[in-house]
Amino acid sequence: MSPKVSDEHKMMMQDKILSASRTLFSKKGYHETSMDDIVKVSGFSKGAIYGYFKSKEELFFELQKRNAAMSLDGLKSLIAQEKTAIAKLEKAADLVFASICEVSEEVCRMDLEFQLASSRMPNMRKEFKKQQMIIIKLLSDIIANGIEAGEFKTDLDADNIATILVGTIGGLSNLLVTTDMKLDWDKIKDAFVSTIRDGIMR
Amino acid sequence: MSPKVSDEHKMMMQDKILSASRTLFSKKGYHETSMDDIVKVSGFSKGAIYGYFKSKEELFFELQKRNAAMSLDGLKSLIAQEKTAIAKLEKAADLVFASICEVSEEVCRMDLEFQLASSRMPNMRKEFKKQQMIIIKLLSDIIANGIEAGEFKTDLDADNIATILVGTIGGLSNLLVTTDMKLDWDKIKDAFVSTIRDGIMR
Amino acid sequence: MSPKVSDEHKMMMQDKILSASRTLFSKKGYHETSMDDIVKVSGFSKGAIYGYFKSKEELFFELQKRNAAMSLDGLKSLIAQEKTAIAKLEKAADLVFASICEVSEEVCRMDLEFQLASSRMPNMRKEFKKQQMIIIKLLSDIIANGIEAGEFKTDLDADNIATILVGTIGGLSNLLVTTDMKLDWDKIKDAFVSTIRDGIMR
Amino acid sequence: MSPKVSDEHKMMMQDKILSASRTLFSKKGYHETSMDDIVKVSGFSKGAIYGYFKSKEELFFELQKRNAAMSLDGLKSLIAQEKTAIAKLEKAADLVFASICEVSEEVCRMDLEFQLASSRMPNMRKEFKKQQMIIIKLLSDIIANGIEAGEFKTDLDADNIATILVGTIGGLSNLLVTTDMKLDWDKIKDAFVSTIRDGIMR
DNA sequence: GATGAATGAGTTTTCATTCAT
DNA sequence: TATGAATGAAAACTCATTCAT
Repeated sequence: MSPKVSDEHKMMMQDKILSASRTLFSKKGYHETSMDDIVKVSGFSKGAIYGYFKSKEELFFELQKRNAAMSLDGLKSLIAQEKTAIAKLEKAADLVFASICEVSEEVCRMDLEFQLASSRMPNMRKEFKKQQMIIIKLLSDIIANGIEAGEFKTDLDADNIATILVGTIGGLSNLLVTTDMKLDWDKIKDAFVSTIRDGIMR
Repeated sequence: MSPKVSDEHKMMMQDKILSASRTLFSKKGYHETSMDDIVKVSGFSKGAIYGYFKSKEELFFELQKRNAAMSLDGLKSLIAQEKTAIAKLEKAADLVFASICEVSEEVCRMDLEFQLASSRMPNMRKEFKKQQMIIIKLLSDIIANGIEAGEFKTDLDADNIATILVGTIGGLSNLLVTTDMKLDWDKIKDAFVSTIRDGIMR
Repeated sequence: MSPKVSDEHKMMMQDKILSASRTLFSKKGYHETSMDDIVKVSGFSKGAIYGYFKSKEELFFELQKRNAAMSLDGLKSLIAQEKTAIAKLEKAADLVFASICEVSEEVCRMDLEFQLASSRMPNMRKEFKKQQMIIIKLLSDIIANGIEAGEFKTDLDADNIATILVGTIGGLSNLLVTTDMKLDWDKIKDAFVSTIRDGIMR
Repeated sequence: MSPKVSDEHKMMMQDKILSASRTLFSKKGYHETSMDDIVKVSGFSKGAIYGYFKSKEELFFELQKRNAAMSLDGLKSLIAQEKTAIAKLEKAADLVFASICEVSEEVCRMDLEFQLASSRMPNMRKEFKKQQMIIIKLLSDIIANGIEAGEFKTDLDADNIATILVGTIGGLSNLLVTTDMKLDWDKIKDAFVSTIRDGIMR
C-alpha cells in the first residue's frame, strides 16, 4: 500500500501549489499569472511544479476541479440538514449569497476565469459542463420533490427552473466582480427568494 | 469645421478595425487574438491601427463601448413599442433569448471576455458598471411603472428585481457558452417569463 | 514587380543570418547553438530572425539547401570544362579533396550535422536525399558516357559506381573531422583516383 | 580481491544500463534521449546511473567504446578464418554490408551520432581516432601482406588504400540512414568489391 | 499620415545533475 | 549504497509596441 502514502503526499504538495495559484489566478487572471509568479509565491521550484502538474493549463484545470468539489460538498451537506424543498432552496441561496458577500471577489473572479477557459478549452468545457449538470440536477431533484410533496406548482418543469436558478446565481456573482456596484445583497437575496417563492410555490 | 469631417472619418476607420476585431476576439478570445491577426483581417497596417487606437486594450475597450451602445439602442426601441410594463419585460426577454439562441455563442463569448476584462481593468470596469447600471435602470423604471400602474405587487423593490433580471440573463448566456448543454431555450424562456410573472404580478 | 525588390532584400537579410549561423553550427553543432548565440553573432534581434525563419529548424534547413546549391554549382561548372569522362571525374575528385583540405573542418562538420539531422527529420531527409540523388546522377551520367565512349569497362553499373563514389567522398570527409588524423590527403587522393581508374577503366 | 568482484559487478551493471541506452540513442539520438528515458527503460534509478557513470556524456562515451570493441572482435575473428588477403577483404566487406542491410538503420545512426560527438568532444575524438586507426591498421596489414604475397599491385600504399576503404564503408553506411534510398546493396557490394579488386589486384 | 520591419522583455517548458533521506 | 524529488539555468519562441522611411 505504499502508493497511498506517496499519493497522499503528492496531493498535499499539489494543494500547496494550487493554494498559491488560486490567489494569483484570482488576483491577476490566468493569462496574467506566469509560472514564475507561481514559483515565487508558492516557494516551489520550476521543476517541482512541473513535476506535480504537466502544464500551466493542467494546473488550472486541477484547481477548478478541486474548487468545484469543495463547493459542491459544502452545498450538499448544508442542504441535507433541511426537510422541505423550499427550505433546501433557501439554504442554498443563503450559502451562495454568503459566498458572494464574504469570500467575495476572489472566488467570483476565479469562477469567471473558469467560465472563460471553459468556453475555449475542450477539456475544461467538458468538466465544467459536468459540474454544472450536477448542480442543476441537485436543484432539479429538490424542485421535483417539492412538486411531488405539493409544495410547488404542479406545472413547473423542474430542470428548466433549476437551470434558471443556476444561471441567476452565476450571473449575480459575475455582476459583483465586473462592477463595483455596492449592492445591498441582503435585499437582493430577499427579493430573489421571494420572487422565486411566489413564482414557484402554490 | 475640419475636425468634424476628420472625426467622422476617424470613426469610420475605427469601425472598420473594430469590425474585424469583433470577429477575432469572439472567436479566439482577447489574449489569443494578436495585433497581427487584426492587421491581417482588417487589412489595415500596424501603424494605422496604432494611429486609431493607442493600445490593444484601448481597442478592446472601445469595441465594448460600441457593442453595448448598439445593444442598448436595440433594446430601447423594442421596448418603446409596448405599453404595459409586463409586455415591455416580455419583449426584452424575447430579444435576449433570441440573441442567445440565434447570434449565439460568438456574442455570448464576447460578453464573457468583457466581463473578465472588466473585473481586472479599472477603466473597463467603470464603463461596464455604467452600462449595467443603465440597463438595470431601464428595467427598474419599467418595473416601477408597473407597480404604480397596479400591474405588479406593491411590495417589490424595483431596483433589486431589475438587478436579478440582469444577472439571470447574463448567467444564462454564460451557461450557453461554457457548456455545450443542448438546452431547450424556448422552454427555459417560458419558465423564466412565467416564474417572473407569477413572482412579481399581482 | 515590387515583390522582387522585397524578395531580394529578404534573401540578403536571410543570407546575413545564415552566414552567422553557419559559423556557429559548424563550430558548436546544431543542438549546442542557441538562438541567443545567433542573435549575438548575427547582430539581428530575436524577433527579426524569427521574422526571416519561422523556427531554428527551418533556419538550419535553409542553410543546408543554400550550401548544397552552392557546392553543386561549383561542381557542375568545373566538370563542364572537361571533355573526357575520366577527366571530369578527376576534376570532381580534385574539388572535393581540395575542399576537404582547405575549407576543411568547418564545412565537413556542417555536413555531418546535416547528415545527422537528415536521419531524424523527415523534411530534411527528403531534401538531403534529393541532393544526394542529384550528385549521384551527375556522376552516374559521366560514368555512363564514359562507358559509351569506350573509356570504361562495359560491365559497370554506372549508378552503383556513382553511389560508391559519393559514399567514399562523404566517408573520407567525415574521417577528417571525426579524427585528427594528419593524413596525407594528396596521396590519398592519388590512391583514390588510381584505384578507381584501374577499377573502372579498361 | 574484493575490488575484482566489485569491478565485475560494476561492469555488469554498466552493461545493463548501456544496453538500454543503446536502443534509445540509436532510435532517438543523443540529444533527444533524456536521462529520464534511460531511467525508465533501464529500470535503474537516477542515482544509480550517476553512480555508474559520472555524466550523460561519459555514458555515451563508454557505450561507444564497448560497441567498437565488440565490432572489432567480430571483424577480427571473421578475418582470421581466411588465408588470402583478398579473401580477408571480401569477408570484411561481407560483414560490413551485412550489418548495413540487416542490423540496418539503428546501428548506422548510432555511428553517425558517434561521429558527430567525436567531432566536438576531445576525449571522444581521441578514442574514435584510436578505433579508426586500429581498423585502418588491420586492413592496411592485410593489404601489405597481399602486396608481399604478390596478390596485389606492388605500387600500392597500403595505409592510404585502407583509409579509403574505411571511408567508403562509413560513407555508404551514412548514405543509408540519411536517405531512404532503396539501394540494391547486393549489387553495390559487388560493384564495390570488383572495383576494388580490379583496382588493387594485379 | 501610413507602413511594416525590428525590437526585446517575457513566456512556457525541459532536463542534466544533485543531495537529503 | 540507492533513491527520486527537487533544482534552476537555459532553451525556443511570441507579440505588443515603436519608429525610420
